[in-house]
Amino acid sequence: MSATDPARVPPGGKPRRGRPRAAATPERRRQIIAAATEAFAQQGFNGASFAAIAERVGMTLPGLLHYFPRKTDLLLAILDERDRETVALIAAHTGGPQGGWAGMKRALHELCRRNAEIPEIVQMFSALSAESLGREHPARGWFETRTREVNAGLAAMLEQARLNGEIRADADPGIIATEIAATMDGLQIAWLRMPDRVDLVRQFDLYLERLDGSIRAS
Amino acid sequence: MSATDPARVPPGGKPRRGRPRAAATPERRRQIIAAATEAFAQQGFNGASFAAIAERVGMTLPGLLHYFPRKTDLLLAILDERDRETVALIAAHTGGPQGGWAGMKRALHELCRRNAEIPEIVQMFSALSAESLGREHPARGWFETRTREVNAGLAAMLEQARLNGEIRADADPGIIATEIAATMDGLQIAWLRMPDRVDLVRQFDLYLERLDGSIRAS
DNA sequence: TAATTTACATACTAAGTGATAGGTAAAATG
DNA sequence: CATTTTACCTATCACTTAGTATGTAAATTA
Repeated sequence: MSATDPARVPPGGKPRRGRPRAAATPERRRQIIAAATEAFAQQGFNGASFAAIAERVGMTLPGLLHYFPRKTDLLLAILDERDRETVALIAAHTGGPQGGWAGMKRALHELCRRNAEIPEIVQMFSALSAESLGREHPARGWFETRTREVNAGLAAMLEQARLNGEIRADADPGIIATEIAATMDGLQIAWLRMPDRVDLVRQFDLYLERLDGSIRAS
Repeated sequence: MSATDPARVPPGGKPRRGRPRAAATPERRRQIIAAATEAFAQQGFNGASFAAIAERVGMTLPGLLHYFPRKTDLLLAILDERDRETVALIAAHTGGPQGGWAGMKRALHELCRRNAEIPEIVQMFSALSAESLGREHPARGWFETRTREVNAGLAAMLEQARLNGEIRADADPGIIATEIAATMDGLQIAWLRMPDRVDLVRQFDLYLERLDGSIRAS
C-alpha cells in the first residue's frame, strides 16, 4: 500500500497526512472476523459477548470498538463478506447464464462441497439465520433480503431451463427454488448436529439427483 | 384434585399435610410456558431474559424460580412438553405399524398442517434447534437425542415399506429419513421468514409428492 | 385451632452487558 | 522535527443478568 494507493486519496482529492492504515490492520480485521465467526457460531449474536470477541484477538473491548463502532456493525460486516465469497463461487461454476440446469446443478454441488469444508462458518450462518427470525433481530432484514435474492436467482435459472426445455413445463420454478434452498439449509443443520452420521455432500447429491429425475424433461 | 388423588400421595405412601397444589398452579405453568415459548422464539435461549418471562406472566423472577429453579429447567420442560404432543399427533395419523408408506405420508402431511397453525412454536423450535448447535448449549443433548430418535423412527418405517414392496428396494431408508426431516425443518424456516410468500403445507406436499414419485416401487 | 406447606414477594449480590470519555505512544508525512 | 493520524488502552457508566436469602400471607389438613 503506497502513498499513491487510490484508497489513500480521499474523495476530495487532497492527499492525507499522518499515519496511514498500518499494514497490520487488514490482518487485524481478518482476525476479528474469524474470532467473531467462531463466537457467533457457538453462541449466536445475542449470546456472544463483544468483549469476549475482543479478548480472543488479544484486545480490549474499546480496542475492538475502534474497528467496529457497534456490535451490529461487526455482525453485518461478517455476513456481507461471507456472502460475497459465496456469490463468487456460484458465479464461477454455473457456467454463466448459458449454463442452464446442468450448470445450476454443478454450482449447487460445488457450493455444498465447499461448505462441507468450513463447518464453523456454516454453523454461524445457520445459527444467525434462525436467530434472525426474531422480530427485533439486527440481521433480520439482511437475511430476508438475501433469501429473496437467492430465491429469485434460483427461480430465474429454473425458468430459463424450463424455456430451454431442459426441465418439465409443469415444474414451478418458485416452488423448486424454495425447496432447494430449504433442503440445503436443513441438511446443513442435520450435518452440523451429527457430522459423523450425516455426509452432507452425498446427502445433497442424492437429493439433487432425485429432484433431477422428477423435473427433467422426458 | 381431591385428597385421594394419587399425585397427592408421596412415594412413601404417607399422606401429606399442608396446602396442596392450588388449582391455579397448572394454569400458571401453562402461562409460564406460553410466555417462555414466545420469548425463546423471539430471542433464543441465551437472548431471552428469565426475569422478562416472569414479568410477562405478572410475576417476579423469584416467583418464576419457584416453578423452575433454573432457566435451563424451563427450557427442557418446554421442549419435552411440545415433543410429547408431536409424538401423539404422529401416532394418531400413521395408522399404526401397519400404516406403511401411505400412513407415513399422511402423518407427515398432518404434522405439517398442524405446524402451519402454530408459527410461534415452530419458530421457537427452529431458533433453539440452530442455537443448540453450540458446544455448550444446554439443549444440545436434547436436540441430538431427538434428532436421532426421529431419524430412527422414520428410517424404520421406510425400511418396513421397502420390505412391503411399497417403495423401491434401492431407496436408502437412512438417507431418505434424514432428507425428509431436514427438508421439513428448512421449509419451516423459509416459511417463518416470509409467511406471505411461502405456503408451508403446499410446499411440503409438493416435495412429498415428488419424493413419492421417485422412490415408489414401479 | 394449630401445624404445615404453598406460592409467591422484597431485597440483594456478583458478574456481566454494550458503550463512552479521554488519553497515549507509535508511525507516517510535510 | 513538528504535525497529524492511527491504533489502541484505562477507567468508568448505567443497565441487565441469573440466582440467593429470607420472609409472609393464604390455603389446607390433622
